[in-house]
Amino acid sequence: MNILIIEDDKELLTNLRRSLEEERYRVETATDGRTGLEKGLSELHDLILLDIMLPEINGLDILREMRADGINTPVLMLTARGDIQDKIHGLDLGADDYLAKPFSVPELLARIRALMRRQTEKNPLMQAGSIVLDTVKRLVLKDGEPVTLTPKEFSILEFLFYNQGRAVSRFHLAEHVWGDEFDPFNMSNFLDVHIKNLRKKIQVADEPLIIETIRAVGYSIKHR
Amino acid sequence: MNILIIEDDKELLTNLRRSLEEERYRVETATDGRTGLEKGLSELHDLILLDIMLPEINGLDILREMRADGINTPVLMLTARGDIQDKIHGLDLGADDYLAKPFSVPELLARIRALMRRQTEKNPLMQAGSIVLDTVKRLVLKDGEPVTLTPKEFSILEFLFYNQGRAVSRFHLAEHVWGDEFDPFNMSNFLDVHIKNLRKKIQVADEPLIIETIRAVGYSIKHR
DNA sequence: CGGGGTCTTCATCGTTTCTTCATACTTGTC
DNA sequence: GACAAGTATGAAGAAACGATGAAGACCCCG
Repeated sequence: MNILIIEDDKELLTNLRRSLEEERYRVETATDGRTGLEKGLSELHDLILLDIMLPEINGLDILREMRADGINTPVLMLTARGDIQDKIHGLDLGADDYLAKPFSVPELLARIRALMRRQTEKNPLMQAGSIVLDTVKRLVLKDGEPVTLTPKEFSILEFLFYNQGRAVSRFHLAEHVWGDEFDPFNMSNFLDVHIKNLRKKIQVADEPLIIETIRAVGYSIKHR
Repeated sequence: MNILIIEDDKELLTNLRRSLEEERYRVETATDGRTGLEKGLSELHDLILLDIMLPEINGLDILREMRADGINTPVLMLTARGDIQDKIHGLDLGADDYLAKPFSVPELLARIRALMRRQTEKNPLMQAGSIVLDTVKRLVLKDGEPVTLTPKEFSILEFLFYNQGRAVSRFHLAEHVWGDEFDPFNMSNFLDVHIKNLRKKIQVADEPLIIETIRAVGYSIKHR
């Protein structure tokens, strides 16, 4: 799980990073609006913590830009206490929740978990070609017929779908599917093998490849 | 349990969502009458929280439209204090209960539980294959013949039925059945044993499996 | 205190699933 | 067109997972 924190208070930032890393989230940071927006637009995150008062570009504008760019990553806004107007405005722009400063770390962690949960339950159907994936039923359909996937296969496909339209690096993919057990120094080709087996199960012969190979990067499922 | 909240006060909305999600309800929201009505008509919910004063279409009209459309989902109206006329009018139109603002969260939760209870008592039968479960009589029938389940077995089966169609994780299942006593670090296989015994009692030999195993996740009862 | 039913623990088994490895194929580069 | 790096493939042993039967712990009732 990757979290991007955009926050200019360096002390708070360090604390957040520490707490989140302890919970085994991977954390990326930006301390001003410009780099924050850049990182938000260019990389894959599972959640963005966004301060509103920021140098260069403020949080609300960052949010607007990102949503306009089709980035649907959940955003948790951090607001100064009592900026009710900001809260409302932020929710209108597509923020998913807000948290008033000062807040406690357990509270933040609870919110993060709630957002993640909501995210996977909100939009349980994903589709490409004649393949449909239902995250809630944990079911994959090929032309309407159920296909039996193993847990790893399902998890890989789910993550590719979750990032549909983007190239997902082998590193990110492996990290997501294997979590703690992921060993970046293991040079075996277990991922390729799973992709092979997945394709064998879900590919319809005369349709374009569902899981495309992006050489030297990873894999990708295109929008259709 | 899906709850749809139609409420234009964004702050209240966020609070409600949070409280309900903490209680493990799944929440959907709308902040104006038009989208509220759309969601109410198009999707299945187990309960609708409906504000009366709303932009575009007011709550009473939404209720009227939905009932006219044959949607019988229970509706809990949220009224400004003292709008007695609204209350009466709402109940005439088929609302199931009302709650005057401002209200406390525990009060709301109590009302929700009451409505849900009333609802399952109205229609207490759940079915899969030749198994019928009656939540009120606490009775399970197999081909019309009563089957004797132990309390734990009943509770497991009930929860699986309650989430019929979804993959229920072993974790959620255990958490629900054992409540506080549930120890996530207990690595014994008591759950598997109960499932085995349950299957032995309810499975009809030549029918498809009623309780399916979702490897690495948990169990599931499919709709039939 | 005893006895029935119920719940949990344990050891073991059979499958499914995962990983590894050897080898073959693709793609881009010089 | 040859080379290297990256990716695909089939097969096989290893590991993980869930299913099972049986035994002991527990609990409530009289």
